[in-house]
Order: sequence, then C-alpha cells, then structure tokens
Amino acid sequence: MKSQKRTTIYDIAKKLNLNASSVSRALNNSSNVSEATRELIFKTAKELNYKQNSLASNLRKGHNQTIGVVVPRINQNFFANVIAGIEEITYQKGYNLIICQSNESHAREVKCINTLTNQHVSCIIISVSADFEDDSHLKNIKEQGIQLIQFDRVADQLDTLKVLNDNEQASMEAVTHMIEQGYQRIALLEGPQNLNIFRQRKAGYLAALKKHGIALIPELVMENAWTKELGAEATRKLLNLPNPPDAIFASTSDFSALGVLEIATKMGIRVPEDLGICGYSNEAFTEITSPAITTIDQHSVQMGKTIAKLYFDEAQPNEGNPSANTVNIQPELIIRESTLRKK
Amino acid sequence: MKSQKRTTIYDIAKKLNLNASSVSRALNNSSNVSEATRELIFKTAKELNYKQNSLASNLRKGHNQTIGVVVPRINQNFFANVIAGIEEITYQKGYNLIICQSNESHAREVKCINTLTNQHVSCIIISVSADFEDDSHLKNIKEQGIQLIQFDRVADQLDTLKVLNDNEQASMEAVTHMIEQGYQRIALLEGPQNLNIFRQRKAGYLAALKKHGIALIPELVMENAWTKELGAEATRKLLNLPNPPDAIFASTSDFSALGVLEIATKMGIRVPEDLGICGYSNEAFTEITSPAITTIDQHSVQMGKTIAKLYFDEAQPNEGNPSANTVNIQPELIIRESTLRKK
DNA sequence: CTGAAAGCGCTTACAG
DNA sequence: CTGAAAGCGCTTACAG
Repeated sequence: MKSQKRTTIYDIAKKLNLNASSVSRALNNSSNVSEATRELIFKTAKELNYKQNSLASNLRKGHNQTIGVVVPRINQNFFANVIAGIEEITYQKGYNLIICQSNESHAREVKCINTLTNQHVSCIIISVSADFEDDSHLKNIKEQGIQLIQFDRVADQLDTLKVLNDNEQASMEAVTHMIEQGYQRIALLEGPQNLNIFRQRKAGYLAALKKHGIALIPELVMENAWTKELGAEATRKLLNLPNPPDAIFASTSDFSALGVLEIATKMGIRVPEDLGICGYSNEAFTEITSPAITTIDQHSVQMGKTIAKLYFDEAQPNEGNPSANTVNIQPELIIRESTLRKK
Repeated sequence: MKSQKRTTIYDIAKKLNLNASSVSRALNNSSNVSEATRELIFKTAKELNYKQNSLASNLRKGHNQTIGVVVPRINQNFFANVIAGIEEITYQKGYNLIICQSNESHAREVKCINTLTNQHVSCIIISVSADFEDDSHLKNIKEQGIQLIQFDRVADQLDTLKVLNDNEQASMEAVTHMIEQGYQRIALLEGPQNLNIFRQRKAGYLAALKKHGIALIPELVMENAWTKELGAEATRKLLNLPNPPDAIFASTSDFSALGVLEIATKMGIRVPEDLGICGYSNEAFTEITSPAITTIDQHSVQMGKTIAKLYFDEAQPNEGNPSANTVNIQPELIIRESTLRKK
C-alpha cells in the first residue's frame, strides 16, 4: 500500500534540458515538435520507465475516460455477459470500466452511485436492484454532466437512454407457442412487480391468453417465485390444486424453471406430455437438463455492446418508438423438448 | 459526452466567505473546524449539490483508491465469482475496481496492464491469458509502486503474492477417489501445459497413480482437451481404443466433462458403471446432469475475498510454505453419481 | 479555529 | 518549434 516516486514529464524534461510542455506535446503526438526532439523524448521516456499519470491528465483535460457500471450481481450469467459486451467496446475506445455490485440492495446502490459521481465518470450504466422503489438517486446524475444509461431493470419514469429486452413480446411468443402446443391451463411464475421486467413478462402472458380467448385463472398466477427454491415451492402448490395446470411459464428465470422440472420429476409427472415448462434467460444448463428446457435468449453480450455503442453515438435509439430514447433488443424464443408436445 | 461546470469547494467557500481550505477540512471531517462552520459547510454543499472530485483529491494525496483486475473473461463462472468476491471487500474499503478482460490474448493483456499502470492504480490483480508465454509485462509493476497479486493462472517465476487453488492436491484426491471406486484405467484430459494450473492438475493425476502403484498409460493422456467440443473429441478417440479407459478425469473443466458424458451417452456406455467421469470447477450444471457429475469446487468467491484481504493486510500468506508469498485455497472434491460405482 | 500558499502531474493557450 | 505561465480541484504543512 506504499507508493513510490515515479518519473514525471519534468524528469524527462530536466534530463534533456527541455521544458515540460515540449515533453507533453511530444508524448501526446502533437504536431508542434521536431522529429529529433520527439525521438529523444520517447527514448528517454522509455529509459526512465515513464508512465503517464491519467489522474493528472484527466483532471487537467476536465474529463475522465471512465464509465461506471452498477449491477445487482456480477456473478450472474446475464449481468456478466452484459458487462463483457460493454467492456469489449469501451476497451476499443480506450475507456475504463468501474464495476460495482449493489447486491440487490437499494441502499448499497445509492452508495455505488455516489462513488461513481465522485469519480466524475463520464457515464453511468445501471440495472437497478430488486428492492427498487425510488429513483431519486438517479435524478441529478445528468445535471452533473454524467450520461446515464439504464438497461434491463429500469426506472420507467426517468427520462434516460434505456436498453431493454422486449420482455412483453418475448413472453407473448413463449405463451403463444405453448398454447399452440395444446396446453390449456398455463400457470405463471411471476417476479417482484416493482421491477419493470417482471411486469412486462406478466403483460406478455396476459396478452397471449387474451389473444387466444383463454380466460385468466387467478389461482394459476404465483407471486414472487424467482429462485429455484421458490419456483419449486410454487410448483408443488400448483400441482396439488384440484385442477392443476398443464404448463408452467417460469417467467422469472431458468432457475425457477429448473425448480419446476425437479418437482415434476419427483412427483412422477411427465414433461412435456403432462406438463409443459418454459424458462427465461437461456442459461447454459437449460440445454442439458432432461428434457432440455424451452427458454428465452436475451442476447446479453450484444445488449452490452449496444449499451456502449449508444454512449459513443454509434448506435441510435429506436426511431418511431413511443419512447424514442429506448433501444429494444429482440430476445429469441429457444424451443426445446420441455414444451414440445406435438412432434 | 459533454461535461458541465460542477460545484467545487471554491464555490462553497465563496458563498460562505470562507477559505477553500476550511471547506476541505470540514468535508473531510478534520478536527480543526468549529461545529458551526462545519454545519454551514455541509448544508451549503448539499444545496449546491457538491460532489468531491476524486481525481483531484487522489492526485493531491498521491494515491488512488483503485484496484485493477485483469482476467481472461469476465463472463466465465469462475472469474465472475472471483471478481464478485474481490468487489465485496474492496467496496467495504471504499476502493474502486477497474475491470479488464484479456480475452485470452497475451497482446491484449499487455495493453490492459499499461492502461492500469497509467491509471496509477494501487494494485493489479491478474490471472493470465491462455497463450501465456512471457512475464515481462508484469516485471516492473512493483517498481512503479503498484502491488501485484496473481491468482489461479500465474507466472510461476515471478516473485509476487499469489492466491492459488491447490490444484495438485485436489486432482490427487479426485483420482484417488476414482481408484478407490475400483477404476483401473483412468484417462486424463489435460489443458495447455504452459499454464501452471494444468501442469499441477496433471501432476496430481500422476501422483495418485504412483501412490497406488498404477503405471501411467501414455495413450490415455489427451492433450488440449479443454472445451466441451475438444473433450468430446478426445473421448471418442479414447473410447475407440482397443483397450479403452474405464474412467476419465476431465481436469480442464466441467465443460469438457460434459463433452465426455454426452459422447458416452451417445455410445451407450453406462456412467458410472462402465465409465467414471470427474470434472473440474463445480459449474452449476454438474449437479443436474444425469448422472450428476463429480467435480472440484474452487471456492471462487472466497478466493476473491482472500485476494482482496491480502491486499489490505487482513490475510497473510501461508507460513512455513515453500513459497511464503502464496495463499493456497483448499478446493473441495464434490462426489456425485458419475464416479460412484460402489454403493 | 481560519487563512494564504504551495503543489500533486499534467495540458494548453499565449508569446516569441 | 520551444518556453513560461496558468490552472484543473483538491489537500496540507505553516502561520497566526
């Protein structure tokens, strides 16, 4: 934790009997330096193992080539992939990424935002925590000259750039697919309704039912079933109903879908014959369960790239969209055995 | 990408007819400020929406509460978990994390290191890329006053703090377990031998054979089988040998173990009766394949925490260890059906 | 307890 | 093409 004297442009200047400004110009490849001195300066810089101090440089230039990212968890497939996508682009641009995890806690999210605004990052990219209630911590970010981009889980009311999956469309497709496979009583495992994504997925479910003239059966909608354990618990209740469902749309995640599959298997219920199952996110394991689970791919790496490109003005928000500051990433329904009743 | 005028301590000072130094002292909770002015300053700071400029503060203080992390890929379970663990600790300490991914490319890794040294981070945490050959880019980091901590995949020769899994011990346990289950011809899928971790895993395999007086059969050792596809390919070759193995230790990853399982299933070979399989890493899916796969848990989140604690002097390198700058994280053999031949 | 000044390491108009 | 000076926004000895 100790620090040490490092060579500065003054050290180079002194050694060459030059002024620091010339050294700076040379190292920044400004035009106003003679070839001879430029070479000398580079040579000496190398000799003295000079490294620019970005802190000083950024302070002077009045900007900070750094972007902050706040996610609920780094080690969750979806977020890890989005971050990887963002990094891919920002790296090319010479920008750095500061990563914070809110651990699904709003209080901690507020602190993360504070750290990042203190750092004077040029952009904050955020997906809000599960206990999201209030967007006031995001409100004066822009006034500080910091760009704000929300993705996936967003504060709807806030007028910022947003990159979203079309959750409603994807859910509608998934449920429609199940209806077309002949499932009649499709249950929904829903997530916390304070999060836009879970509201949208529910909306897609309702829209699909409506479109096909199927009445909603309230007892088939299970609240807060967004982990494997909660998914399993909800499933047990559902399958013990006098009139149980013949399919379950685990709109919260593939993990809850896995909970569904495990309970069904345990109870000797055949999938997909007696029970159809659809998850959400296309986690790696959905491909290798037996049967393999139908799910929705969110194109998360691409999503990350789009977010970063948006910042660098290399992607544009949707034109003609009701909310013109939004980019919709089209998710993809991945049909597998767990919903394929008709061969 | 535009920036805007932000309030500084001078704005606060001017408004209160104070000197900037008093404002700075107050905001930093230094003792030498009267309660009255302190309160005034905090109130005004809030009114003017003041945010400290960490760039200036760090430049002046001569340090940077930032730690850089370089990993091959962010969106790989093991690394995502290690990063999550690191972040957990650094967050508590008020440090920021700058994340870079080398994408398994040495050239890009060198660039990442340069960015981080320019940033004057106080510590660099790295796991080297797959095409690691040369550690010269890591050599003069310390001389710049930057702490260097290597983990998992490390440059052996370099005298730095290291946090490692005891790959050799874990592999030896795994192979020993297979031998005790009655497997006689145990094949090894090995990874690139320029990486320490794969050399160690192989060493563990060899040690276990030796300990039990089993001769090494060279044709059962398959090089470079470190993806699902390569694992599958190697398995096909192995199982088509005149004298095929009765077990396969996929020391490279659970993904290659999955490749093994898929080929075995396809060829109608029973696991674990005719073929034992052991993977490495305890990926989530190993629990839900059928049969579930025996594997090794690397305690990756804990590993991340240990790395960060090491930096903050809250963890100590092993005493009495041949290399006293190393912390060994004890991995854990997770025994599941895929190797349980004796019930 | 408060102020005035110097300096962290750079960049950038302004002269010449 | 090169130099001298000012300033980015802070912090911190040094006075008083």
